[in-house]
Amino acid sequence: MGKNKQVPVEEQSGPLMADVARLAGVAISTVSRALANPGRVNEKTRAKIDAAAKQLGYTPNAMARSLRVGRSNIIMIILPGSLYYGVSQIIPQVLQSINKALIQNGYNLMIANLDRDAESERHILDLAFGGTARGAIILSSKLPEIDGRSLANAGLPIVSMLLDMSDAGLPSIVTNDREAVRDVTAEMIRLGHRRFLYIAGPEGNYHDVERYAGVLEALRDAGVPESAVSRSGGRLDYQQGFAIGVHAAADFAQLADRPTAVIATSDDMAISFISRVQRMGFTVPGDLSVVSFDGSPVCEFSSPPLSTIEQPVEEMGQAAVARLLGAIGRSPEEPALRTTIRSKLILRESVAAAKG
Amino acid sequence: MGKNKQVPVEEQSGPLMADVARLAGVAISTVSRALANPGRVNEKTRAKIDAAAKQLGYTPNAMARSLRVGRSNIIMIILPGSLYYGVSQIIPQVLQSINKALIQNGYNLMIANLDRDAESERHILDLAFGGTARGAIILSSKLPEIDGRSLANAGLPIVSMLLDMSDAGLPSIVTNDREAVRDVTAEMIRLGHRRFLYIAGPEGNYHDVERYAGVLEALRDAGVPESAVSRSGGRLDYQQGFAIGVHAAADFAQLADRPTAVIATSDDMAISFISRVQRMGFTVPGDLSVVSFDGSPVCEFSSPPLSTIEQPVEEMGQAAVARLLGAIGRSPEEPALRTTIRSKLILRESVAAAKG
DNA sequence: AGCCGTTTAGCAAACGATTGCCAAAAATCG
DNA sequence: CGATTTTTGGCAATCGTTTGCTAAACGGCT
Repeated sequence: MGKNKQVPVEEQSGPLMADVARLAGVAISTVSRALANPGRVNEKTRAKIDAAAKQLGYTPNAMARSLRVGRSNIIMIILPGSLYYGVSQIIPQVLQSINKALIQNGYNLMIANLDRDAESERHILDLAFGGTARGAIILSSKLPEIDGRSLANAGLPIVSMLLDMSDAGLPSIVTNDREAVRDVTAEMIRLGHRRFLYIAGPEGNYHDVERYAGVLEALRDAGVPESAVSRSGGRLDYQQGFAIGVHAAADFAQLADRPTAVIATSDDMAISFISRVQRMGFTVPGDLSVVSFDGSPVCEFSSPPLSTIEQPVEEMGQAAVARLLGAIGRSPEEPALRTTIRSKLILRESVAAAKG
Repeated sequence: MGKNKQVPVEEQSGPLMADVARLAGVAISTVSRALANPGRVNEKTRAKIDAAAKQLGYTPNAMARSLRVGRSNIIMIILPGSLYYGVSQIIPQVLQSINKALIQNGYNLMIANLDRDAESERHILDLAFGGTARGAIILSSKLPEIDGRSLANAGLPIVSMLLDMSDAGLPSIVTNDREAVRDVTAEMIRLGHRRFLYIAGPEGNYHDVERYAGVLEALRDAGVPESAVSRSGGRLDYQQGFAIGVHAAADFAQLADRPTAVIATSDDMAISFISRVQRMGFTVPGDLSVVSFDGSPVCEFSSPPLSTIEQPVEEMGQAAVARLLGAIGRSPEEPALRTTIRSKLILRESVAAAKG
């Protein structure tokens, strides 16, 4: 019925809510209500509206909606600028699981990269203060701040992943790194190992501090002196994980009283380390046992298959989203500020009993 | 009854353009002009406005702007749902380079995952038709379409990465897979290899078709019969890259006349394959040479160090962005519809001359 | 018929910016 | 100093949706 004199030459923008209303023969406000709040409208008209919308291929304009209601449905994830290999390995999985969880709840995921430069921080803050982002998940990094603006007071819910920032009042999803390292170290002690090499990430890095503390705890618990462990690395960024392993191998060769057990803080360090020491003539696990961090799939197929502490990324992603949406959904009833997800030790052939 | 004055829980709306105008003592339209078009306004007032904006910590509302001007500054990248390990390895780098290039041009990157389910496709199309996305980069996947809507007619500029869709009229950024495989196969023939094993990805997959064609071309060029190459794999998705390699190793063991050269279509296949055949007692490159695809950093440290064809992801990302922004900014002055980036063969110890 | 509870129409004001317009003010120049 | 150019100030419309409001339409029920 009704002649539509409006010739939609403007392919620029698709059908509007008004078009749907016209086709369905209802008021525009009814359409809006039907779409947003199906309960408040008669089933019959709702069906009519749905049909009209589908027929026109109507898609509501997300920005108009966000502008009106004052909040977007975009969550941003802040990735550390330097994607060190270890994290790099798990990033796709993290993104995948976070994105999936978000979409199921009607949110979208936007990427923000936290490079070292001011421009990058400014960009993230623009996203936050400019109303584009509704919340943020920050992966293993500190909060960006510049020009007197800080992400902390952008009024956005924020969740920290991997890095424990609960001290700063930020909900944090972390793994039990320290405990995991302590356990695996204890296991190695049980296997007779008494001299250790610890291959570190960047000096002062949170993960590194935690993990090394785990080693020390295990030693203390077993009455082994702290001097039993040598450290290598700490000068380079995780980004150069392979390079760290190479260096560590050189360090290892220099040691007078050679360790029989090696704890690496990422899989890539362990892999390049093993590759190099094998070339020097050492055998794994004959001469030395190796365990590392991250749980990269490739570990199963290195030679020898590498023991590793798997980060439960999928679970962490889901936990982060759940936490964030909780904060958005206005539950000021904070559960625990810190959520710990247990990582899983996967023992493979790279670890064996100490000789003699 | 009466006014139900729900307490507007901390209305987080920051300073507005009007506030800046008031503080700077100018009109709101002048502020807008100063920020968008610094040339059209007096240097002195511009400075005054900038100062006021900075003092207030003003950040323009991106959605209001986008709504008004009719286009957003969000680019979405559509990732294949099943992140097979090979692509998974390079995804962080892809995202990194694309995001960087986008930000430099004032755009933002949003992630969209193309899972197998209808919900995921619908979601992507909502982004496109709902005006959220201004353009799309699609990674190694076909265009999503459902409910009579297709990404193709969302009116968005689209660039395809890795997958050649220039036939469908889509600007595509691809690598010269075929040529690269042909060259490396030819090299192996030169080294005396005459029996090949090709470890395939999913049957019918674009990359796989191209790469296998490259093998055949090299054989033909050298006058070696096609029967010289056995195929393994093709049943599993890339996602199970390691599993494919494991299977391939089993297949290899069964072959009567064993190949001396192996071409794997991803690094992970090659790695698990090597791991398994070594366990069976074969040596690499003594008994067989292996080359693979992707250029994962880990290849350098596998045993033996693995020859691989490196995908120039950084370059591809930049090219994709350049192409997309070209399409957004300019008229349809299409350069070449297909841009080919050369991949780079990295020869390591896993390849050697054939015995005898 | 009358009453009452649901639904809906129609209107209008937001949300925060951009932009065209015209007149007013200021700066420039001869 | 008058004429001309440049720069601003207001004003108002616009982007597409949400949402509160009133009044009207509708139906079921007694």
